[in-house]
Formats: sequence, C-alpha cells, structure tokens
Amino acid sequence: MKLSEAKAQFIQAWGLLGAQWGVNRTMAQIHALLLIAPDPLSAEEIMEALDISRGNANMNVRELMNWGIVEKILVPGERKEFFTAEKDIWKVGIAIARERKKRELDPVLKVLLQLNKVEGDQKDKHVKAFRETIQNIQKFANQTDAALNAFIKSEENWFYSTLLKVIR
Amino acid sequence: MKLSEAKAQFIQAWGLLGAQWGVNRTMAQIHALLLIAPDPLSAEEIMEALDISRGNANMNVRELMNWGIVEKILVPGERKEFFTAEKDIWKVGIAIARERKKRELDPVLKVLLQLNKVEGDQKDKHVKAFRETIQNIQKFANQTDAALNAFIKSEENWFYSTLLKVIR
DNA sequence: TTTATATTTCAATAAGTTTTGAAAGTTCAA
DNA sequence: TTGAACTTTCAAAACTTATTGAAATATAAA
Repeated sequence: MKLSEAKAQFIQAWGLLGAQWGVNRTMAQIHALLLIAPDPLSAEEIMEALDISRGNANMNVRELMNWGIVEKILVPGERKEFFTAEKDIWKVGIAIARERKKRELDPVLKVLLQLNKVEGDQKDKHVKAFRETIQNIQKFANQTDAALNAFIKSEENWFYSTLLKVIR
Repeated sequence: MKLSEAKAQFIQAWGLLGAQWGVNRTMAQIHALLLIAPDPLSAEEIMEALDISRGNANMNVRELMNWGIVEKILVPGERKEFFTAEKDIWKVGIAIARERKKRELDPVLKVLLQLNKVEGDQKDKHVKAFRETIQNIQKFANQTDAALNAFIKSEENWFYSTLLKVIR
C-alpha cells in the first residue's frame, strides 16, 4: 500500500470514529491529518489536504485547540500560523476524557443531585422507582468519576501498567 | 419538586447526554422513561409520554433491545407487548461498552492493522511519522481493549472495587 | 375463516448540523 | 500610515439524520 493511500484511509477511519462519538467529522479528520504529519501544517495545507473551506478549517482547528490536543506554532520569519497535534496518544486520551467529563457528565450529575429533592411518599411505587434509579445512576457516576479523576491525575503510565497486572 | 417535573427533567437530561455521545436523542429518552417506570410500559404509553409517533417508538425500542438494555415483556391475557429496561446501571454500562466496542472500535482496529503494511523507506520522515502514529494508536487501543474486556468479563463489582484500591 | 387489534416498514418530510465563501477584522512590514 | 497577507465571522446553502403517518403485515380471538 502506498503512503498516500494509507494516509487517506487513516483520515477516513478516524473521521468516521469521531462522528460515531458525537465529534464533528471534519474536526476528527483534521486531527488525524495533524497526527500523521511530521511537521506542523498551515491552514492552507489543511484546506488543501482535506478539500475544505477556509472557514471550516479555521473553526475546527480552533475547536481542537479548545480540547487541548492541537496547538498553534509560530515559525520565526513566517507570517502564517502553523498547527501541530499532541502525538502522545495517552495524553490525547486524557485530554479528551477530561473535556468530555467537564462538558457533558458534570452537568448531568448536577441535575441528578437536584432530582433527589423530589417530593415523596415512599409508599408510592412511582416515587420509589424514580428515587432508586436516580440514586443508582449517581452511585455509578460517582464511581466512574473517581476512576476518571485518578486516570487524569496520573498523567503517567504507571496507572495503566498497574491496572493491567491487576486484571489478569 | 413534583415527581412529574422531576421525571421530565431526568428524561431531558438523559436525552441530551445521549445525543452528545452519538446516540439518537429519542432512543435515550425512551431508555430514561423505562428506567424510572416501576412497571413495563406499552408502545402506546411510550408514545404518549414522549409525544412521538408509533413508527419512531417502534424503531427506537427495537434498537434498545439490540443493545441488550431493554426487553420485551409479554403479560398473560394482554395482546399488547410491554417493555422494560435493565435497572442495574452497572449491567447497562457493560452492555453499552460491549456494543460500542464491537460496532465502532473493532472496525478501526482492523483498519489500523492493515495500515501497518504501508510501503516504507524508513528514512522518509513522512513514512516514519505515519508508522509511529499508527503503532502508538494501536498500542493504546489494545491496552484499552484489554481493560474493556476485563471490565466486560467481570460482570461483577470485584473489578471495580479492586481498581479503586489500586488507584488510591 | 373473518375480524379486530397490534406491529412493522418505509417514502416523504421535517429538523438539525455542517460547510461554504465573501466580507469584516487583524497584524505587520515598509 | 498604508496595503498586503493572513485570520475570523456568520448568514445562507448543502448535507445528514430523525420523525411521521399511512399502508402493509402479522397475530389472536371469535
């Protein structure tokens, strides 16, 4: 397989995976492109490689920077801005987990906390079922949250290698 | 807060969360509705509660059954079919993890395996960067895969409680 | 059988999301 | 300052995905 073909396949696969997880396809593709680029790329190069408009490129690169997995590089003597992706996949995973937790999970946990206040005749099976479900989800979420925080805090591989030993 | 209000809020929050993770919003809402229902619900009741069409209800209930987190209940003496959701959130999490892995991660891993075959002059930095990225992702994915398989295989809380001890 | 009730399918349509591209804004060398 | 090079914004258009609802199909009691 030729490099150009392999690159295209990788970008395609990464874009599809992103889309299934609620990430804009183009954003995932730009990320893929930067992941396999040996050097930082300019907006022009990204537009060219993926055949997308300037506005689209700009918007998605910015979002990738918000996620903390792409950064802007200023090359001395160049007017243009260049972009590069974090290459350590472990760090990428941590950044994504951290962002999604903050943006998506935390708000739901906040709502669940509120919902404990539901007025309740404990004899009513509807009230009982509701409370139980909310409390179960909260318990599960808090456990997952603790694991995720540990995962994030580690920032190192020790956690993972220890985990692998434990689960065997 | 009244029960009806709390229910509505929960269904809304669960639907939003689902949507952000690439799950059809209605599917997540039906799941939420069934989670807090003390007894199985009929298609009619689901349509009524969420104000959706028969076709929509049917399609999304079926998908929830495919995911293994909702099941059909036949009540003796009733023509109608009723539906109920798995209430143990731990089991729900396992079912979702298993399905997503199978449907989304595994195909990408297969592609990555292919991409190792890229023709390569190791001195070319483009080839080198590509290979390294692919191999890093594969390594990360395989580790995550192992952890997920352990998680799935456990079907019990021992894994989680052990994990919590390890990371402290 | 026949009839009444329930479920499934799917083409048309609605709703939601992403992308474009041109205009406005910014920056910097001359 | 000015103007060229570059970046950002955003309304309109293209595209994608979800939903409806009526027709087709299935099922069970009479």
